[in-house]
Amino acid sequence: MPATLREVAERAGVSVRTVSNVVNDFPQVAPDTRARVQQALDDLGYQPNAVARTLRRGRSGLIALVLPELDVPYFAELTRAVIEQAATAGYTVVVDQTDGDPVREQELVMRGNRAAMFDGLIFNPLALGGADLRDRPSSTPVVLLGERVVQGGLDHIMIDNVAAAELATRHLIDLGRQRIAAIGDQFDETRQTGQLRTQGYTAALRTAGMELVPELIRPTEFFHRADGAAAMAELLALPEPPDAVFCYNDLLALGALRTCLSRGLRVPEDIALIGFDDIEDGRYSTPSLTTIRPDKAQIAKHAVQLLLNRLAGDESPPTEIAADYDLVIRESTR
Amino acid sequence: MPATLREVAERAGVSVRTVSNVVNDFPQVAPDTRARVQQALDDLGYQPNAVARTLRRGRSGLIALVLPELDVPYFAELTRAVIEQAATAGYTVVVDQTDGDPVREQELVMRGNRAAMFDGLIFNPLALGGADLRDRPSSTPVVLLGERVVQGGLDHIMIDNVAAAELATRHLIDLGRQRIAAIGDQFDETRQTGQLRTQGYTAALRTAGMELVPELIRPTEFFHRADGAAAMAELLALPEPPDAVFCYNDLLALGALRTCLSRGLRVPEDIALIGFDDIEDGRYSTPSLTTIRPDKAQIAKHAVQLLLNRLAGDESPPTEIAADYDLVIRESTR
DNA sequence: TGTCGAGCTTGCAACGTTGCAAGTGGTGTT
DNA sequence: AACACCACTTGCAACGTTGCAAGCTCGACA
Repeated sequence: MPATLREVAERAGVSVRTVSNVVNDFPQVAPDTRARVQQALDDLGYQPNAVARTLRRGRSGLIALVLPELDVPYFAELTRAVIEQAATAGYTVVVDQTDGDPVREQELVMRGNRAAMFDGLIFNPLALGGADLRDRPSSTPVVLLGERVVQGGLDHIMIDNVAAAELATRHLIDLGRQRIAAIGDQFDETRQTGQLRTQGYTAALRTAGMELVPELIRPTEFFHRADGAAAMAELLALPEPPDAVFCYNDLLALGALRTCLSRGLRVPEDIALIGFDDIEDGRYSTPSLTTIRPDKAQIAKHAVQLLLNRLAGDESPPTEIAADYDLVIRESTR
Repeated sequence: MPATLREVAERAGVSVRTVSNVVNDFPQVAPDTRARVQQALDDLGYQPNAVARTLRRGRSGLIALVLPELDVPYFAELTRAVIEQAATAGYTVVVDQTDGDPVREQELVMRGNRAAMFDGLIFNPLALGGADLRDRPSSTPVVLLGERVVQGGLDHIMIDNVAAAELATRHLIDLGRQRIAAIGDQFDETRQTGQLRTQGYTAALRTAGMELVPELIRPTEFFHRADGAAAMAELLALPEPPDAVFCYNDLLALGALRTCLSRGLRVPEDIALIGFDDIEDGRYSTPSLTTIRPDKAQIAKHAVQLLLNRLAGDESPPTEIAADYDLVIRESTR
């Protein structure tokens, strides 16, 4: 049972308020009183009760990062960046995972019951859209991450997916590839990422005057290795298989790579592969993976900064910030 | 500004207490009162204040999972398992990352100021040892994960590292390999994992009557891909390079694999590799990775169960539970 | 008509902390 | 000796909620 201020006060023979003054390092405390109280604090091993303090102060020093999947390397790496950013501002980050389940997303983000423990929220939604998010009952500030288009109303950090996808595709075109496939298209309107990247892919082909072949655009349910492996197998089963593939993230690319190699295809000689996200795995695969690298540190920095501004009372209209990205050329297209 | 019970009570023309009764679904409320209060709740979009509730009830429904590194796939996968387990018991898990930094570990685990927000803690320490942990001022129950040996005093879930490492090494011996190396030894006494696995490795060689070659045991600072890649390069530079390597985790193995393949070595023909942890990456590498698979679901289940027991008032002496593991043979040793 | 109890509602206090403003005692000044 | 002022200390209330036990109203029953 942890000691309370009252117990410390009794032991030191002072008022509760004075103990609080010592704990909070108020200057107006006589040196010997301070020493006596400090002694009592140490004797009892006093630790402030964070819950009571939060209730009283209205601030917990905790911000929540809510992500679809922690075991997707991109999110794990992004998490690291956010934690580092928040730490410099004295905030602790706690992370939670939704699996893109709308119910869980609702519960974590919308309902104050859990969220209210935190001063702010950085949220990468999969299922929840703008309409859902607009009228949250809670007043906890939120910063959104990711591609899901939210029509105004909230701060939002993303990268220009269409342009980035176009860049990736153009890279394959510049290699001289003729049949360029895409893995990761998505029909479900709640999953915007796939659609935006398909737009970029399409735009690049069109600009290059290349024909759009529908069966070369493979949808996948998720963005996991298994999806990439399966989609690649379908592509290789076509009468005319592709000689390059733009995978909408690195996991898809790693799955696709596995399929190619296990069939004896050479990458990049027979088939070039490019991914998206620049996760560490892609730097150590053989061949290593060409990819689009979003500036995760920048995303984290903006997200935390924006949130802190809101916490500090910034009432300016919601911003939409586009983070940088670049093309990293490695062995899989070299 | 979220509505409070008081505001709802005024609007509905009832007492604060009655509103609380409605919110908490107490049966003793007249139907029309309930309806009137419910209307007011809806009108104002009332959400209970989690902090006040926690202060009053003494329970937050939150448990914290404190891990060294979230972007290490093993931990990310373990996290998923813990979240799933806790969810079935109605608890929400929040995760934090220490980087194995003793200061951060202290702060998160020992000092009540942050920890006190949570009902319990599941903690995988790197730096903190038994002595540090024994006399925590906080009364929040803790369950420990991982290899770091803690001399009694706290519940602890681990796997038998020595036996598991011996199993891995024996597998390589059974393949008929003659020069078996090890990557991941650690001198630092706060990093027990490496030492335990070296013990198992040594025991297996000794049992098989094989000679112990010191330069085949490579220490690494961390257990990351880069460490594995570097250590492998050193091994290959030896006058007599190994024909098999036991890497103390899958990341090391993936790094080692990368080095081997980039030098044109065939795996497993020229050199066999085995890892540890069974992370997803190892299932999609080429060749896929033979590994020791700890039963993560079991670890998570025990950890959450033990913690919930403590929360329910279980006062029995601390347990040490050994989770299961098995050998998964894939292409890298086939 | 008075009493009882069921059914429903409420006030008070407390969880542990801190903001506010007032309080205490002692010292220095005139 | 009276007063002002300073340095320090304190009591009260409040943050929003819920446990406890008491309170109220009303109908039923004798």
